[in-house]
Amino acid sequence: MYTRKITIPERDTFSPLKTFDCGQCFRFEEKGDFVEGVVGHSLIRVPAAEVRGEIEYHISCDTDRDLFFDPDHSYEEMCDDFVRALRLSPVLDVEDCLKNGRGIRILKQDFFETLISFIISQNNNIPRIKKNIRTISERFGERFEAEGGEYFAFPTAEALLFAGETGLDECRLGFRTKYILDAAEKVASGELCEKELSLLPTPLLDEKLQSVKGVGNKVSACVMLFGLGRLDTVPVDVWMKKVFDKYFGAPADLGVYGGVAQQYLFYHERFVVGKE
DNA sequence: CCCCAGGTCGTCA
DNA sequence: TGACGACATGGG
Repeated sequence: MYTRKITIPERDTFSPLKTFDCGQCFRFEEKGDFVEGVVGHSLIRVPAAEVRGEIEYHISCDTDRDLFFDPDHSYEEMCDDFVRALRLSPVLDVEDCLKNGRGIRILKQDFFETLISFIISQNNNIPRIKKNIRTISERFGERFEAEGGEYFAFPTAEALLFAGETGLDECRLGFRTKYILDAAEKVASGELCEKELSLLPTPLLDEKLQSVKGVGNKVSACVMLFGLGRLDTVPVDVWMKKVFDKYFGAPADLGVYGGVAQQYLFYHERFVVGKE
């Protein structure tokens, strides 16, 4: 394993546990004092403890994956921005929400993997989403070895197309198989190209993503936020509907870092308030 | 066994 | 536009 260090803005805290367990990614697990998962063709292992100033991580190949951790954004500064929107709520305990969410970062994940993962997430539960993703990776992704074990990269669009309806059905994806194939076709053909998409203004990007069968408002927003770094995008799922209803009475404008605010609110409601 | 899951689609007012 | 059931599967 190679060890890498990234310096994050000095006010920031990084909490691996919150970051990897707040619903934005599906391939990371706690392993003792570490959190580990596959990113691209490498295994990444992060000490689970909260840190400030510097993120240290271990990676199985000599590839730069620093950007995965979004090191250039100051999350504390973004909080300073969206806290104004949060204070508009007459009932939300804003300080508590910020405290609970502190340390979350939005991971810059692979575009195609994010697209397929969130298509799989629809009308599905987290344990099964993870299992589905693990299955297609093991069956159709490239195998590599690290730390004496075998791991699998997320499959390419071409690999999923080659697997076809038959291969995907064997992964028990249910009605999502046809959606995945449509997404894979559009990516493989170049109709959906990350480089081109990244140049589009958000509304056009949204429209383009929703041209994929099985991609609606929510999945599109997740892809924009987690896969394309659009931090202004707010995925609204059942939990966020509840948050808006309960704390604001109506969908609220969370500002240019609304996506980050959404993660804080989601985490707060799902894992803090939800467990009371 | 039953209910439901970080939704979306097709259909019908 | 907006409401409503269907959708594949299996976790709890």
